Amino acid sequence: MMDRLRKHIPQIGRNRVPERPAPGEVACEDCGLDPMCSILDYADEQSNVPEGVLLRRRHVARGETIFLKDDPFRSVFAVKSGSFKTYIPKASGVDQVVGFHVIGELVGIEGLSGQRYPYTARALQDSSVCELRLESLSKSGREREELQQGIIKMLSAEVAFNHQLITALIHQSADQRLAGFLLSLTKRLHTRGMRQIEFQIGMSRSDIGSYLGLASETVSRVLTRFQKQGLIQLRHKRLQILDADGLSEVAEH
Amino acid sequence: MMDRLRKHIPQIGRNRVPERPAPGEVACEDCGLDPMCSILDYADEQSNVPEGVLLRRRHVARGETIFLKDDPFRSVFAVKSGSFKTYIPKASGVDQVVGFHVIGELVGIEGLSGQRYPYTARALQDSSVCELRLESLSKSGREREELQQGIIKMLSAEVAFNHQLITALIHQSADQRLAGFLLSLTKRLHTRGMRQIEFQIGMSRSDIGSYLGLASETVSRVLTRFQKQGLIQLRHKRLQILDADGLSEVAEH
DNA sequence: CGAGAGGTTGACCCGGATCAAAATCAGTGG
DNA sequence: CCACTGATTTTGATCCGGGTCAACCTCTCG
Repeated sequence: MMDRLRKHIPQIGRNRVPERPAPGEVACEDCGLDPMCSILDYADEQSNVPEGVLLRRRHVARGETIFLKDDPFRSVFAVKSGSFKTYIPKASGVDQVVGFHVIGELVGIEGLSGQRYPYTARALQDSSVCELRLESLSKSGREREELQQGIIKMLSAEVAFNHQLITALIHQSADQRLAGFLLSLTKRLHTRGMRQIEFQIGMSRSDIGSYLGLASETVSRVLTRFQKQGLIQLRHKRLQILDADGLSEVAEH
Repeated sequence: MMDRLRKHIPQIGRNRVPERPAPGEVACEDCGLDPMCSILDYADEQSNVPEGVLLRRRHVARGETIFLKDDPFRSVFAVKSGSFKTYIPKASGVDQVVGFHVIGELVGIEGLSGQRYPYTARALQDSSVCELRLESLSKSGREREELQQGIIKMLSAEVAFNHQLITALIHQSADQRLAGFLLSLTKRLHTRGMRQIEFQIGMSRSDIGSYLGLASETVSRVLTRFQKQGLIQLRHKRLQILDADGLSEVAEH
């Protein structure tokens, strides 16, 4: 497989992607931006898409932001390696985490509706991203239409995901939420081609709590209990799912 | 103003819309489907859009459904009059309400992602809808592109709305949720051109509870307390906001 | 007018928030 | 490499919002 973005960014050719992705990095065909990349790839052959629309593999250091809440919308990002949290900064101290984005997932599509990003995106660990500059796309043509098609797919997937999240948050206990959260994380990593049993969770207990609507103390308590029950292994920030079926059991009922 | 849908449905011409919308019905230019209608209108002048794409003002009796969960996706609907609830039927008895749709709002866009509707839509009162048959649209062309643009706008607005809903549900008390819910309802009705102070809420206490993640008893208690505090007037299913500022106060803090 | 669904009100109880303190971790500079 | 420091995590104790159960009331509609 070849990196579909390479040709669009001749100036960083020295970073060209090997046949296999670097360890810890998502392969292009497992990446959420791939449908778009394919289209642009095709488009490029027709010389209809300007260079520089896609910027590949920008490195983002842990703690760095790729955009702030209310920044004017420019691009959608795909997480190539590492992970991000998106959150709404609150004057009252504690930020509201609205999402976690792992390898292969997209950040920032929500900025499409208004002109601005509705949240800040910050790297939870040293990461890298691909950037799709939607603003500089050609204004019409077949490839644009296909891109729109792709965006619609992504957006409606997002809507479906949020619906599930809402019903989960409303009716589930702390145990259920956390079990579901862990399963969702591993499942998402798995569909992106990450097959390791053990992986880094970059987020803090309070991040998870904010996201799931729980106090950080509760997150801590439940996680240690899960560990005692032999469902997970948790050392420092390394998490390992020991008994996925057991977790499903907890999440279901 | 003229009804933009009329010309597409000559066979129901006897139902033609008067200059002013019927009482209790949203005006076309206040309707969520209007951006799409305008485009199709324009397209029609160029004779590019097939007849029968838009079906105007189908009547839906109270309790009737316009589609069921897992039905194959065909159309997006706009509520012309009345209101709908969307919900996921649960084998365990109590359905999960995922949304309320009042005059001028859209129902069913979420079906775009998969091939199927992710929920059932049922009329809370005697209502009428416009139907946009997305499946039978022409496969390419300028008007299709503009339609996609419109869909993207609607979807990302939906995403933004859900984000807000999520953070609300997570961090807010029963009082806050209900105050916010009432304000949101009136605000939405207002932007659709409904300026009456008093209006019908077709939904039951348990519907509201399901939607907001509260027991129906709690909904009842809080609403009667709001009434005692002079914030609202509530007789049977007629609701009147007496003190919007007071409600905002409750919702904020 | 009667029956059944939906709404109100009261009593009780539990999950998880909150407050507090100890323990552990992650940087930082010497 | 280690000690120091602030941040994060863990653990314990207490408290309260809202869920649950139950009885009663009130509409709605056949």
